[in-house]
Amino acid sequence: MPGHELDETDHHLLRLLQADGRRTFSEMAPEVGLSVAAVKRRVDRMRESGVITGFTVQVDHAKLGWGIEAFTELRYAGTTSVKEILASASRTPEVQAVFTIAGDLDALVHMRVRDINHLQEVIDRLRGSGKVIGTRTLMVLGSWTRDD
Amino acid sequence: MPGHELDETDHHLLRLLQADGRRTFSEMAPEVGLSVAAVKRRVDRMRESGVITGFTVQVDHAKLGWGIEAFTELRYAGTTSVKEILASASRTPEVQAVFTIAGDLDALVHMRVRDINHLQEVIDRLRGSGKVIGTRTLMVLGSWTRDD
DNA sequence: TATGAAATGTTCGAACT
DNA sequence: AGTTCGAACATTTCATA
Repeated sequence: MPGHELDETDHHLLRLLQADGRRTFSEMAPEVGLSVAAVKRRVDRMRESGVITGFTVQVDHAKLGWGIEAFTELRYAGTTSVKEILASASRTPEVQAVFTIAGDLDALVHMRVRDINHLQEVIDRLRGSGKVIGTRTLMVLGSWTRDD
Repeated sequence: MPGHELDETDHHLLRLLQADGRRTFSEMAPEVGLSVAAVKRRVDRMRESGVITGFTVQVDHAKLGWGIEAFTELRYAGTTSVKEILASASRTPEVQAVFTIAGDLDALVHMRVRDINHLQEVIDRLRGSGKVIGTRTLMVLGSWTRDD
């Protein structure tokens, strides 16, 4: 149920909000060639239809002392349900995101830790908790994210 | 150069903004027990010190027709520099993020595509462009992200 | 260095056209 | 989709500790 198709103006508004999520309606209105009220109605509509799921602040985690980022691939025992996988991984506070995966492995976990010792400890915790039968960790040296 | 250490109030403000990046200063002020002006000054300071790198809108990409998410591990020829890796991967519009990795592989690429054919096409494009000597793709079936 | 209060200008939000 | 207008908000200034 797509509700409404988005037109080019909606996409323009999304781009503006992706670059600065606190941009005001008054600021965006002239950029898209509409009145303030029309901009607000479009953003409200995208919120209601679920296209916009929220707004958030972007943080430099390294400056908060979480300098190391890693991905760990997890293999689970054959009897483990997706629900269990998500539950056990999300219980670990260092885990930022969990992706369940098609194919020979079962989950890819994105985590942030303070240092190498901490990384070791979290991996051990993941291996110990539940039905994990194998892991492979990729330590992130650098990253680039599309500036939407 | 950390500039300033963050106190518990700053962390509280970050949590509030992570949950809703458009929350107003007037709304946050009573929650952290400060005046509106003090809250604004703290947020401004975290922006200036680089702890806060920006604000953005969160979008449901599936509703925009980019229903498939995948991670592709890339191996590059030994002579390839990190700069080249980031450049070639970021040139592909479907790529959302590139992580350079320690160890036997060289990069992990996060991508969003419309469908399986599109995924195949993007992988071929990555393999063709530059010095990629091997890939392994993990298709995402489901995901969970910490609701900071 | 950090704060609160007050003054000013801006933006929002809900009418209605 | 635009316009209007009272309320809410942001931002600057000033005084204080």
